[in-house]
Amino acid sequence: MTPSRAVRQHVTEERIVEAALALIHDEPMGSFTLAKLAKRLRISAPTIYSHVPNKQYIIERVRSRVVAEIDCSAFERLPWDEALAEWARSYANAFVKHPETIPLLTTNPVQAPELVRQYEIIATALQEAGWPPHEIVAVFTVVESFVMGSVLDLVAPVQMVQPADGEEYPVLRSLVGEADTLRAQHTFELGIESMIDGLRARLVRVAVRPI
Amino acid sequence: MTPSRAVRQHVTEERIVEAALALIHDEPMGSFTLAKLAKRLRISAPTIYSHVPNKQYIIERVRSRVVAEIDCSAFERLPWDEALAEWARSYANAFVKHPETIPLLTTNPVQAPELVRQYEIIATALQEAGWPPHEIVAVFTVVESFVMGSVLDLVAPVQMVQPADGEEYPVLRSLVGEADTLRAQHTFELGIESMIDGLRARLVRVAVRPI
DNA sequence: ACCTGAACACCGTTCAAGT
DNA sequence: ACCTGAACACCGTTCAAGT
Repeated sequence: MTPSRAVRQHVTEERIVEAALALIHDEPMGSFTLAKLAKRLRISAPTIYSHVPNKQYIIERVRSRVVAEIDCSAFERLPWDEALAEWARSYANAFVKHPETIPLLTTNPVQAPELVRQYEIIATALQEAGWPPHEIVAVFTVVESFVMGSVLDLVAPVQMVQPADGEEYPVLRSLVGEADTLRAQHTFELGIESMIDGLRARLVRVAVRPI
Repeated sequence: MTPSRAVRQHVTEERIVEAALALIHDEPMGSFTLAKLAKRLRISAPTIYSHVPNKQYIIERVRSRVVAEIDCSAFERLPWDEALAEWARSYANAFVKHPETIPLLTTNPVQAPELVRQYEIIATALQEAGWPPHEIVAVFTVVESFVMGSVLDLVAPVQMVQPADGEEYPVLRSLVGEADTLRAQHTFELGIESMIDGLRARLVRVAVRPI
């Protein structure tokens, strides 16, 4: 569709957000700058302001893009517990695919309407599963919290369990293997399975008779 | 000990970190500045650099203060599951007491040696409880992830489940009560109980014979 | 209508100069 | 040794001026 030779295209909000996502992805964490964004778009920094109100707005649009990748269709075809686990995996995956956005996203308040739309679907499914109304928001909130915390942990340049000293923390030292992504994924799985398992047990205790 | 009249005291790293904690607490989120810190200490901004290498270092020391409040003594007197829940509560509480520090802490990598010291204690307790070695780090990591995610959620100026439109999201709308701290605390409790419950069930399946 | 350069008020940080 | 003012390279943002 676009000619192979680079042609100066119209600058639009769309293209700004796209370039922002690319820039955040390329550059090291926390160095997302309007000056760099402008250079990438081949315009001057002030020009950005003729298409977009400010930097916060751009960040919010980037967040929307990431959140839009979260898939909650599992609730249409699976029981609530399996669907919740699938949703959690999709949620984590969306952020892990854009790890550089996470610091930005935790600093700025969340307001993505895409997510609220999903809450409605999930709430309905949980209600139909027999969860008492006053616990429904709590149930998907705790799953979401675990996902966000895991994502933070996943992208953190942690090294936290690698003390330099030879003698200290013998137990810990003997347990820590390679801190690769595979281990992180295994940890996430252990967590989400346990949490859903606990929730399943709770529902048995607190369930209102299913409709 | 100190005279009641304000006497210009020696500027030390200690006092800088203390002032930083106070400043972060007073000022709105994300406006922690060396200029403001200097003014509060009644010195010029460059003077800070004769006591401390840079801003990151100050932030790291502030984090250490917060982390130092986390109490893992429960492992000395309670079974692993109850102790893990107590630790999680103490962990969350330390950060909730300084909510303004959370954005700073998630942006910067974690390197608090205070926490690693606790990992060693926890790992030992989990080992004695019969957890297989290759799952021990995962177990306290998932709890930690849930805590961090919850804390983010707790301090976020969320409003996320309050759509303006009158007709949209009927189920969700009917479930959302007042978004007060009490509800957040209840949510955290539901989460930590469920997670620990799931972990307890898992241990039954995977336990090596206890020593 | 869209874009620009110059300018503003701020950052964190360096450094020569003062005591 | 400790502290300072001036300066540097950067921010995000505004605005009058150009096309």
